[in-house]
Amino acid sequence: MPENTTSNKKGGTKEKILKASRALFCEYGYKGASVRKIASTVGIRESAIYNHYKNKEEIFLEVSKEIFSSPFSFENEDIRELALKGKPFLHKFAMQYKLITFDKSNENMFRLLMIELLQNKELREQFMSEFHDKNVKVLSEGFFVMMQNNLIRSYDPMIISYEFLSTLFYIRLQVTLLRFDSLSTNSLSTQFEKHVDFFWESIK
Amino acid sequence: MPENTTSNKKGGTKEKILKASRALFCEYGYKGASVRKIASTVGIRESAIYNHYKNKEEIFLEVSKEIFSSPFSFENEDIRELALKGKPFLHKFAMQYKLITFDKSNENMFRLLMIELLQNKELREQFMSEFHDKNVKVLSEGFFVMMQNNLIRSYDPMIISYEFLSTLFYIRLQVTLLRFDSLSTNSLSTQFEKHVDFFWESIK
DNA sequence: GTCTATATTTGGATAGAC
DNA sequence: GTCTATCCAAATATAGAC
Repeated sequence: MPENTTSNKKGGTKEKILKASRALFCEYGYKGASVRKIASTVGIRESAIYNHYKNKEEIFLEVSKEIFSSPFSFENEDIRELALKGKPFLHKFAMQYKLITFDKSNENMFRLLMIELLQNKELREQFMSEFHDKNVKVLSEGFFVMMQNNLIRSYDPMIISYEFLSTLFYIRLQVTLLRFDSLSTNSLSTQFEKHVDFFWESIK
Repeated sequence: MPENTTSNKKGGTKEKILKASRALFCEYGYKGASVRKIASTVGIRESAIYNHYKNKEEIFLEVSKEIFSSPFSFENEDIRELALKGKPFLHKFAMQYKLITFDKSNENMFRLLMIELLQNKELREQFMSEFHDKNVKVLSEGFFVMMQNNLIRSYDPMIISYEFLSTLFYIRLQVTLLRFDSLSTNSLSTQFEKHVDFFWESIK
């Protein structure tokens, strides 16, 4: 069902609308980004928007889909394998988290998530499942393996995972806030590594 | 300079406006809470609002002042005294944090803070200084004392503080999100205590 | 101090010519 | 597909009668 000949191509108007919307939503949130602004950013009239999207909501849904599509490639790997090595498992996880934190595209989506977190129930639920539950699950598996192999002290894997994850999230939030104001993140640049070091000393 | 005879009293219209505004701002944020809604909640016309406040912004400023006025009574106490006992210091800190997390008034203000965090630069700065720097400072002092007295292993006090604080914040955020949707926080009710237990085992 | 009336702006959305 | 024109609703804010 081709809506129009260029809708999926780079130069297509639909693509331009999406791009402009993404930028504006990530900066001002849903309410703050008006159809007016989107249209003027693209360089077309508001009415032209509606040839490509039913309404503002539909644009937002397409943009917000990207929030949880970050390629956190951990599940593809063999968790068990890496967990047997102990610290490298934590390091790998933290470095992927760091990568996403500083990746411009993921950073924007994280902003949007934070802006809408308390205004959008669906995003809240996705936040809980995708940002929390999913990560706790992966980490728990790793910690469980480490315990089985006496690499770390015995403790509830869920608790350890919660502890490990919460700090990663907090660093990410701080980085995002600083970068939003174009402030330096120098003091936080090695925080992920420091976290891994401290944490490993804590549990080994 | 009495603006009017009842402005500061409970039954005063100004007080009613403030109360309604507080509730609406904490639920819908600055943009989402309209002067219309505030007026209708109070039971007066919009124009009457302007007899008490210059504009919407002024109301918001008065409400948002309360965000960082939570009576975190730690500074009044002798940190050194408590830190010498080790774990009780952490426990006390975490329990105060928990109290604030579950306190209805503080919960509302925290909501507002989260909603506006990425839309209001001043709140972002205050968040960094009041929610982060200030707490890291208090904790660092405590950890430093503990190290001096060989109660815990030697490590950068700032790092330890960061680690300890980040989890508290994360729990608070989760609790706030769950309660926003009227969901049960049972699974998190003892998370603060678990955090203290885990953490103390980590550093002692 | 509150009300009615009104000004003004902004935002989402549609109809119909081109 | 885009434009002009237009509509409608919502929101902030002011003026002036009571």
